[in-house]
Amino acid sequence: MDSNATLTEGLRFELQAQCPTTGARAGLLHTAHGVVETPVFMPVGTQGTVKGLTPAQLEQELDAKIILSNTYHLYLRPGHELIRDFGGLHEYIRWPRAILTDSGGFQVFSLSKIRTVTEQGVVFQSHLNGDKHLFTPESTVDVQRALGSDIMMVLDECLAYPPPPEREVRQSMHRTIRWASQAFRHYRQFETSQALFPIVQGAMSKDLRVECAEKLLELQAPGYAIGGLSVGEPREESLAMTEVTTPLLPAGKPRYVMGVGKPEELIEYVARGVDMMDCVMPSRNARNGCLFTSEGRVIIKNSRYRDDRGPLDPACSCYTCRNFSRSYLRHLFLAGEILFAVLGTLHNMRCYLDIMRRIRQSILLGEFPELLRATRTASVIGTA
RNA sequence: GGACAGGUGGCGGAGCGGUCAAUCGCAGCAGACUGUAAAUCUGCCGCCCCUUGGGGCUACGAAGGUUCAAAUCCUUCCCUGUCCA
Repeated sequence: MDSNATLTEGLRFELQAQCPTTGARAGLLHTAHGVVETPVFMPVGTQGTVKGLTPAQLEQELDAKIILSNTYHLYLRPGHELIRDFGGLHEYIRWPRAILTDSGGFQVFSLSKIRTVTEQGVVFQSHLNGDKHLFTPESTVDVQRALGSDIMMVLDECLAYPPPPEREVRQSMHRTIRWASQAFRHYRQFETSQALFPIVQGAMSKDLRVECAEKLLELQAPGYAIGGLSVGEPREESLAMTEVTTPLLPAGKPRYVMGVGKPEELIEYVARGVDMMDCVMPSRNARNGCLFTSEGRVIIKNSRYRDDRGPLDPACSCYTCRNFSRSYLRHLFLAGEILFAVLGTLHNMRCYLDIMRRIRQSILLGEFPELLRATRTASVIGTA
């Protein structure tokens, strides 16, 4: 059991099973805040909350083992030092399980109109009040150390799609690599149980992805992420970039594809050797009235649900599906009631987590290829 | 009975001679959302056709009138609100 385990800076990844015909694997990620069963989907709680859900719901109703938070947002508000003074993010937001913090690298991309990338780092104008802030590879580690997340991410540059000319992609990728080395050099000075993951970039170029991954291997990181995907590219591209990268990453370390995906896509990443994923889709879409079910997407505002007495998803056993009609959910959404966000998010998140649980079970039982095949068939037929 | 103010598309409410099938908001209908500046955003929203772009019809309380042209100006009528008797 321990033969596959790797102890790195407080994070230990235990490989439990591997699919013989695909890259899929099941494992246990031991963190300072509990064990995370992989492959795992991590709910996104950017501002120290998964929008619409209480920690109790996340823990008891959904049994999420790890959530995401965001360095940039928490740094700006309420401030990482304040959170540190409250005993760290886990204590501040009262979430006893594991937390992964994104570095703000994604904000380099999504807030591109109010930032400037330099070799030193990124100068951001606060989206809240326009104040200028400098993020460096070192400072984002420091902020994340103050937050006390279990897994920290290095500052990276996430390029838009379609990507700029190859020369610029290469330049950006090398900057991401340099930033990662700087972040690790800084990080290794401290004794900490917090892990730090570098991020493979390289836009939609297989060669650059390979080059980036190989360079980052030198860091001997406790885990590796693949970033810069799901920025608007066709799905085959995202999967191709993943496929070319995961075989290069250490088998004994967790692999995390950042920001994916749709319900039917999750298994595709797992099939390519991915252990961790996160996406705003289940939570954001829920708030916007798009609910994922075993029968495809339900856009709850559609008039066809006005008289629908049935549950949102007959195949789901979440609180929402156990108790409420589609008609009532539609009413709540149209009325702009807060409860809709709660019930919708609860369901969508349950949908995602159940998908991951089924995937994990199938790997452990050696039935992953069958599940993969069935999922592909269903998503071709279904509307999902 | 008198004096004002009004009557515009499902509702509210702009427009006050042509560029008006008519700004805008709401409601309605549909779509999007992928490391969250998102409880957000987009499209459609009189009727009928070809369906890119257009073409036709009916419409701004009612009926007349002025004008090349009227939701917009004039006359009468109907209705609503406020105030005075």
